[in-house]
Amino acid sequence: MRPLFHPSIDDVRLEAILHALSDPVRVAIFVDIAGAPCAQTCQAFASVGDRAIPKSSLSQHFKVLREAGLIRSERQGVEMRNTSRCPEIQQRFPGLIPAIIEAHRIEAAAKAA
Amino acid sequence: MRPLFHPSIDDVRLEAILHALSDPVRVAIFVDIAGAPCAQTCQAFASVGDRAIPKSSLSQHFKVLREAGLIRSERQGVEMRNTSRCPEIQQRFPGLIPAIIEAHRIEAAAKAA
DNA sequence: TTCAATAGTTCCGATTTCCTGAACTATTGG
DNA sequence: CCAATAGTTCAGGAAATCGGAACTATTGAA
Repeated sequence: MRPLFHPSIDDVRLEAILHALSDPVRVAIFVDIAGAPCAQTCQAFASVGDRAIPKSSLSQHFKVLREAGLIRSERQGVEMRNTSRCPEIQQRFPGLIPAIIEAHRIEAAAKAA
Repeated sequence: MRPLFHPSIDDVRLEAILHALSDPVRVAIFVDIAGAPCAQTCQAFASVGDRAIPKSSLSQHFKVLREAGLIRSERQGVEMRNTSRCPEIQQRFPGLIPAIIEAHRIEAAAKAA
């Protein structure tokens, strides 16, 4: 299994971030990880909303988020600990991630009503 | 030719906005339209940067931007006047578009250096 | 009115990307 | 060593994207 690739913050592209977060499953995963007080495993997202996600798809989604520079994944025993890279991204693209998270929250709130 | 569809602002989805702007040609077009003092035609973007865009592709790109709710297109004689819907989007997703435009600017500045 | 020119749209086949079941790798506990 | 758990990789079929060619719409001129 090849080691996981994480781009250096200077190589993070806006295009990749927007693409990664333009998928409903990925944005839900990312918002959750960004808001969580501690690292999240992949299988914590075996279902997103009421939709079950096959684990091969889940693995691909995490890869997209990782390679976009949005999260960092580290193996810890049998599982993977995923944390957001928000602080780094905030340095590179100030306000971008908070605005997206807020927009996601607004939409979720509107749907719930 | 079917009339152009513009979503009502309440139907604008974050997912669609991020997807629309996750393409380098589209984000360049959008940033330009958003920053322009007056409406822009489609063929003003017959080339983006140094890359020529076939007009069928250009038409598709404008359709994606339009249906995501990012721009409004109105026929004016033989051409199409495209304007951004930034003020409306600002109401729905405050700060989202400015943050993306700023990130795009940062990246363009870094590439130029 | 007819014709030519311009600006975009639509169609459709080729390429690319995305999705996911099946097989595989890695780690741990018993 | 084995079984169980967590995740990755591979491969094929499905879906999205690209772009040339044909089409539509509008205008101005003859």
